[in-house]
Amino acid sequence: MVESMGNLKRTHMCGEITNELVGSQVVLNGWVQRRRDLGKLIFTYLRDRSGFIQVVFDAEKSKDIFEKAETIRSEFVLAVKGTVVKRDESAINPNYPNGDVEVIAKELKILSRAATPPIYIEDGLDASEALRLKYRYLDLRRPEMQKNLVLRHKVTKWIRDFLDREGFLEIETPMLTKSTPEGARDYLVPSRVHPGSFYALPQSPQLFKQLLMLAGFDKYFQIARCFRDEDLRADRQPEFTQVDIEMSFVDIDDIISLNERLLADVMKKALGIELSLPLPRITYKEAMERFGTDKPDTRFGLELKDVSDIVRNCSFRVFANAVAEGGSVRGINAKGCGDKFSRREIDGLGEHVKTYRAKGLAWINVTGEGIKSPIAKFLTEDELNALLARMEAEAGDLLLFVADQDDVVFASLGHLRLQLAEKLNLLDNNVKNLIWVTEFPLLEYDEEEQRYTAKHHPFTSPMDEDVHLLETYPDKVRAKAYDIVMNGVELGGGSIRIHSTEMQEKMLKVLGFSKEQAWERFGFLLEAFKYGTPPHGGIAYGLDRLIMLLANRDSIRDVIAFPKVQNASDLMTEAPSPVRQSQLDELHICVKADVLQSEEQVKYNKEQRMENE
RNA sequence: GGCCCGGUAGUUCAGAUGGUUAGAAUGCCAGCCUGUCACGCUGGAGGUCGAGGGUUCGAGUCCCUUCCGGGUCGCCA
Repeated sequence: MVESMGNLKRTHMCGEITNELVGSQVVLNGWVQRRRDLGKLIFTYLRDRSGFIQVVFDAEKSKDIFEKAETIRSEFVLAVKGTVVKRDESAINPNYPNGDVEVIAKELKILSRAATPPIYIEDGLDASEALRLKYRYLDLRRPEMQKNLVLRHKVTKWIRDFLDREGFLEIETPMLTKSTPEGARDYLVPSRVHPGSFYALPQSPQLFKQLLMLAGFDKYFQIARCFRDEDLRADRQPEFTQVDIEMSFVDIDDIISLNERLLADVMKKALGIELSLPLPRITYKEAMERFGTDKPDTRFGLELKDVSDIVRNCSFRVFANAVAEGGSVRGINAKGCGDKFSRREIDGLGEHVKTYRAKGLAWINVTGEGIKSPIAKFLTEDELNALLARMEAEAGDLLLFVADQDDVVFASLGHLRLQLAEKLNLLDNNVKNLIWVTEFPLLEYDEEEQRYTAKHHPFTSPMDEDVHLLETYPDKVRAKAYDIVMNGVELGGGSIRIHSTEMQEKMLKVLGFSKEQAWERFGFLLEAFKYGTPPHGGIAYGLDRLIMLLANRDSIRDVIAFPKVQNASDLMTEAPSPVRQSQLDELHICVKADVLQSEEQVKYNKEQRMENE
């Protein structure tokens, strides 16, 4: 029998029941964590988002309530009125902050019964993620998930408060917007009133925030949902949240310093960590050369060393050829691993770098008794000694080398470095290292499209001293762009924007747009630039990633209430799903014949027919 | 699109070499139990072995196809 709440409105949250309330009467509303039935005495923990409290039903004190209590099961929703009492010394549960008190029930209403849940509602759960996501509303009852979402709320609020104090305005921009040819694949929304035309969901509010600068809103921010139709990862969802910030009349240092204060504020409040400002900065070039990546994890060493000059003439062809062909040979000194790693483990590392297109991993094991290495026989004594010196090798070290084009060398050694750190247990999640990466290349060459594309986005300003190279050596041009990186995760990135029509047109030309194409795509921006544009720039954070790091999780799914799985579907709602033919007709959309025969569509059609009958 | 790992009671998993009735723990149900807190004790129910096809006298196990989940490369301005 399910009862109505009546007058049993809660006076306290479960976690609020402490020592100080001993003797008082309270009313609690919550879920049954577990029932322990001792015959004439029933114990249960009642749970709400504040925590737990033990509730006791005693057959001797009230038979009616006890009989009702015998029917309760896990996850029933109860209203309980009772008295807070101190527990006997021997009955204290040290695992709960309020394990020294309990509530003796005087009234009980079963507000809702519950089927046996498919997953346990408890921390440290090892149920499959598929199941957790299908029953996300149960998964979210778990205290650790509640904690993550509470943290998310708080961090978002701290950011809002900080930016408000700094004079920023939060302004919303459209979700139905224009598809842009550059960047990620768009999610499209068909227009009913414009047959054959589509809106795009925003990949970011980029152009709108720039236009807000034009409009004179000096300091803007938005906690903005963004959409990118690309494959998912542990740290990538098709819809995600950006903290989007833009300012006028600023240069790089103004933006960096504001954001350092913002980060310091959040880190202090969330983790009690005092950041020492200013944060370190590293150029893109240096990051690549030292860490093999533009998002370096600076919690540990194992930095890359360039040995190309030493081996360029050596008789190991792989090394010599790589240098001759314009690439490089670089290595990592895995300190102390010479003794530690088996041949099999080293081979495993070799397999790992092949993921990143490296053809192999050369190694030198510097043992106490001398050098062990398949490549030593190709090296002269001088070459070998120079290598050992460059790598700062000592007995017991393992030197690992990759020879190839620079991008392959960096990618493979950069990932190898992380792999080693993990194997050697060098990653301390209590340490949060922040670093700015600056002077990104403005452009990169896209082999597939046979043209330059913007590394950041097409509205990023080149560095003043490099502007003259824009048309002659586009790949040499550095941008006024910067990323903020925490523990090897790209937290956010931004740039100073182009603010003149001429420079913007020039940029679009370098990207391969004709003047007509440029105006067709970005005309509203180019037009706007004509009417008085302040210099401006900004930044956007991946809020999900920030929360993930602050919560010490490995996946942003753990800090998003209702995330999607790898194929971008939602296991709970089963979105996306086929729609009625009438809806498609309204939108002037035809679905391809082979798709209409897909399993999903056939199943949907069958359901529709059954509904109609 | 590629590569790797996984899919067996509600759940988490074990099931060499193909071989009788597919096991364990936990959860669930019932009975007993007044200080439990991962309560305890006794008993019970619970399986299209992800799906389809093939090989075989015989398939959870071998082969093929496919679906689902995770990681990752490409992709993600």
